[in-house]
Amino acid sequence: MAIQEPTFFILTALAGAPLHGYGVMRAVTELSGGRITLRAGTLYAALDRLTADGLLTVDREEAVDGRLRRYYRLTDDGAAALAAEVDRLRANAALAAARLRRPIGPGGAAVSPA
Amino acid sequence: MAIQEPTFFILTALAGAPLHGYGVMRAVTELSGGRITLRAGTLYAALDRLTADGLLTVDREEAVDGRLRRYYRLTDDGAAALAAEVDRLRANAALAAARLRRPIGPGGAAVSPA
DNA sequence: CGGCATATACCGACGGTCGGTACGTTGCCG
DNA sequence: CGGCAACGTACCGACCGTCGGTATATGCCG
Repeated sequence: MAIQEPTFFILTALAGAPLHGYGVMRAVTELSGGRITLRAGTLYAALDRLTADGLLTVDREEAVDGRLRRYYRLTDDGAAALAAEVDRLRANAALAAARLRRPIGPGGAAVSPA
Repeated sequence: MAIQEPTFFILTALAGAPLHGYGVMRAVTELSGGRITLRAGTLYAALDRLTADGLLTVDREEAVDGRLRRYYRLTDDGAAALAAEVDRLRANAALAAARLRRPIGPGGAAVSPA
């Protein structure tokens, strides 16, 4: 299935620069205009999953006063996946917009069932 | 959570004209260029759910040789929801595209964690 | 010292999709 | 004429990503 919005925003946040988990969380909140607030459970589960999928990789780890900061970075595969997702979003948006504007639009065959 | 792709395509298919379940299934396959094939389980569950949510309504029912055809139609709420979804897709696509093009792009504050 | 921000991590619950199956009719092909 | 695909609706268990909450630890501020 196509990636979902929280995952999409995580990739988008990391497309700017490597960030650690908590930084991703704040970046996503900011990028989405406050619309999306990543839960800790969603965040770290997604980070692990995307890393396992090869879309992310651990850039480096910093220790600041006993607090670990694990920085994640987008891999080439991750950047490609995000670019593909952008294309998909645009195509879907254009498709729906056309159909909203002009009922029984292109793809007429799809509209005459029998 | 934002609606997912299968649900999005069901709304898009119905934005053109009222269709019955099976017609929606074929329209979605066609609209997506064969990329998405709705499962029967997904289709009818989504149809019921969207109807319960007020985004769809039953337009009419036809009986063709003992085969029932239940036509669904987009409500005003459904059309509005789809239009909102289009805006969201476009905004997200633009956001990610900008960040892919120009690392450490706008929203700099989100990028300097500490 | 209590509470909040930082920071990572695990957990059960929930909901949408997947994959399969069921059941009935019609039409094509072997 | 027998089987198989297409049509058409409907239900089921399984899976997976997200949600919401909790745990743990440190530093800063009131």
